[in-house]
Amino acid sequence: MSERRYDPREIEPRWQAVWADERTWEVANEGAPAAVGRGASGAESERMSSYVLEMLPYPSGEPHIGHLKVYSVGDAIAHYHRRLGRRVLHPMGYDSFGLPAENHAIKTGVHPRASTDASIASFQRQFREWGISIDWSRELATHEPSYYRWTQWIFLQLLDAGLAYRKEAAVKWCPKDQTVLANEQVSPEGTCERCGARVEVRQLEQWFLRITDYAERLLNDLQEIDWPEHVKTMQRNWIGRSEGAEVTFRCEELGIDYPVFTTRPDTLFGATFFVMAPEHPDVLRLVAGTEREQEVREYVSHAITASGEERGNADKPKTGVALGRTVTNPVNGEQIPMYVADYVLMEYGTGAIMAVPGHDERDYAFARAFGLPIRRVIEGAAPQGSGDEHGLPYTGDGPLVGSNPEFDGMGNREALSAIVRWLDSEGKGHASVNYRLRDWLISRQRYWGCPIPIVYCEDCGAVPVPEQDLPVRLPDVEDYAPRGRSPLAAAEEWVRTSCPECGGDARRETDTMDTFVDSSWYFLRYCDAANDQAAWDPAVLREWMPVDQYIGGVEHAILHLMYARFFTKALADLGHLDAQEPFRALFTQGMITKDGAKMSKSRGNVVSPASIVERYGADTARCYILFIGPPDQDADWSDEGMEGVHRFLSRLWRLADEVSDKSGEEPHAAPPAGSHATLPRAAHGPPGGVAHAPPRTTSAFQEHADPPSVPHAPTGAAGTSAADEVPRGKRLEGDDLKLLRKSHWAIDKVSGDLRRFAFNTAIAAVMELLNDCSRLREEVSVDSQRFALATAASLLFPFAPHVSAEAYELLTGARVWEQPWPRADEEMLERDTYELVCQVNGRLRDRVQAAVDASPDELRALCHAAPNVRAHVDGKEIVKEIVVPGKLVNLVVK
RNA sequence: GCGGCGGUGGCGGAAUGGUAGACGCGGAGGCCUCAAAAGCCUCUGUCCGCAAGGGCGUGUGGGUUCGACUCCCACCCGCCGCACCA
Repeated sequence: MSERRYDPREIEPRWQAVWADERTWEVANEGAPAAVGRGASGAESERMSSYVLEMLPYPSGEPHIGHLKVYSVGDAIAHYHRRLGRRVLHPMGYDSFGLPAENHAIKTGVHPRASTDASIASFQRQFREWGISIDWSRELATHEPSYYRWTQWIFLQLLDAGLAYRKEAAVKWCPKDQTVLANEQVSPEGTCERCGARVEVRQLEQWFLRITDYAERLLNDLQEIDWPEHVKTMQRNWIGRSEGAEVTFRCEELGIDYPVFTTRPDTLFGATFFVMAPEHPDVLRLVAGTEREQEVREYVSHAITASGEERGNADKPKTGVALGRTVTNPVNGEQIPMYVADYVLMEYGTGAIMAVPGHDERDYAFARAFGLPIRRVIEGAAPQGSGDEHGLPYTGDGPLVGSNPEFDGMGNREALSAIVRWLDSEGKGHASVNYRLRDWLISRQRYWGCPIPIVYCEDCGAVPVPEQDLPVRLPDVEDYAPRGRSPLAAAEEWVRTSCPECGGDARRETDTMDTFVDSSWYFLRYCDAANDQAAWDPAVLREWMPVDQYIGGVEHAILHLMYARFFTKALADLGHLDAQEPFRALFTQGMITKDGAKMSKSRGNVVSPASIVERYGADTARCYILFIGPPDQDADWSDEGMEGVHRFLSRLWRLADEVSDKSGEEPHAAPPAGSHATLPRAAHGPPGGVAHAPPRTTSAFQEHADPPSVPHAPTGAAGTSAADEVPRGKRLEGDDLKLLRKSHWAIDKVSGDLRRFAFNTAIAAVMELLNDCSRLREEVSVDSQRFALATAASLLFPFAPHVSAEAYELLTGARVWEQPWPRADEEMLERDTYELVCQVNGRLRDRVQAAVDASPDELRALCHAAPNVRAHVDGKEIVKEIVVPGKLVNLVVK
């Protein structure tokens, strides 16, 4: 017995050095797919290139366990695709602008660039130690001028296309971070998503991107992509498309038309009042000089400043103030009173609504509070316990009543279209669609971000920085703390510039961009990362885009994924790429928890990847994180579970070591390092696919790829039982065959599991194979063992690359990553006999061996003959017999 | 409230409508050893039984089916997202 032990600390760096020295995972653009040896074989490799991408990390401190998980998942996929014969683009970068580095700078005075670079170095080191197969030649960081130069270029492209604009707006302002927030960065409770401070409202000039122009396409194209349904649903909800009508209500006294959006034009006859949002610009104008002015003013200022917590809660009592004016209901000429109330939002629709208390819960509550009339215009009653004695408010369908002879009696859905048609013909309204999605506010009053390439000139206004002057470099400043304006404003020398148009004095924009802008296009840059003439060459993008498999956390289901889709569509419209969608398929991985809770420093339950890798090796850490459970679900970390995986990898190594000893070969030398001679792509096995490369010194192994002769099914199968079916003297060969079959079973199982991201069951299958190797190692030939173990190593390579490469080399002398993915031999998957399940009344009563080709009659007879079946059937009447060949026989008795 | 996901041994989890609990952890017993570590072997849902075998078991209650963790209906619980969006 060998005294050598599995030592990841020795094995892992050695293979990492090979991959680094030989630049194994680099792919060139414009590669010749013909260089791939195998490939045409199998439906899976019809696409010759593949772009596998995990969401880029935000480099802060050290990588955490979540990073280990995403990159373990992504790397498994990347390896699998490669071994199917595809050229795989698998790059890495850093989303390196952002608030945490800046906040750290405010606290410590350390330049964000310094802390960010330090963190990036730590990420780089650990990714290498994990053995992730990254094409390092394409590495990027969004804070580097060579990257953000093009972020600025994209901004100018959008500006040019009218997709970026500047406007003064009531914006969400975080008083603690001293910056504007996007709507998406405000929690439902009205607090800053990042720091938790209560968000305020301010009026500021801000840059917006017109994502709402793309609402319809962002919604429709979700159908085209292979994303988890729940992510698509979240995006659909976020876009929030509503069909309805825009209807004009006229204030006769002032001669102003007020359009409103409604999804229920069928209830127009039930409108008994009209409500405007406090932010509506006309509210104060409507009451100016009237006795209502004071009261309205107070209400409006209160509503606007108190927005966060007090507003937004549907359960709180409705408040509002009458404006003392009326508008005309266009369908019946009725004068209805106008109100201002905070339950109406300025950002949605037109900032004003028609109120139909009989058929809308919110309007009903308001009408009740203010003693306004409630009118029924649709027949039907609210569900038990939710309405008043008249069954109102009723929000369901039904025939129209009390509306107009023309529409009364008509089903409300039908009436809806009829009324819209009528409005349209009268010029009082038209069909309309509204979205919940808002334009994307990208201005941030912060230092550590991409400068917005705009200068302000007294004469020319906002002028884009000419393309040849990009990048607008981020200057160094002394003080990072925002004081109500961007820290950049203090860099006076940088701010002062000349106007590109007139040459006069001008000042630079001092806001920086939301970091989501940086990460909305990085996947494009990877394709052509070294290009210093353009953001990318569209021809190169055609080769790689869209990303075939994107992998990341669900927390980005809305923002990042929506913005990236928007950028892709906008840039495609501008002719810079062909793809309409950036990510063909998406996989969202679940969180790793510890003791059922999210890992956090304050809880003190953080498991650090570095310490695990140090102790057990990267293979164990990666393999365990994939074995722990379905990767799209949350999973709880357990140190004991990891020990189990470590034992498994040790056993693989030990058995491989043992077998390589047994075959009497000279000990294998460490793999040659430093040779750039062969690229792995060129070294793929012969077409047609022998499962593994021949070993260096013996050819017996190769013969096993063709299975040894399969014993015949015993004659008279119907009558045989397990004991006598194995031919005499074939015992040994039987075990060899069993192990070979198990190997092919594992190939089939792991291949299928990889396609569906079921890494946990894939690893379990390799464990089963290895258990058989271990159990049968005294009974089978060395060649059989070697084949089975090499298969195990080959299948495990995507999850535990170092030990798999090591074991494979010990066994075969070849490099596992240069081998095509093994293919299961159909014949080896088929068996001559199987265990027939015998049921009586659907309950398992016995199992007997049956020949695969036994007829239903034979199977029935087998089942009847089974002793325990007889015991349950005797003396009873057989009502029915179900025979499922290959599975079972079920006898139904009475 | 709306939408989505989930509920299976002591634990993590397996199961194209066809043997529930693969694989791993934990536990029990044994082998090896002077002893230990490591490794190896056997058992391990639960109840009855010496055993053979049987009863009960996938959140709850119904249903479809020869047969349901799986499909349908109605609930309960947990998690996630959205939420005064007219």
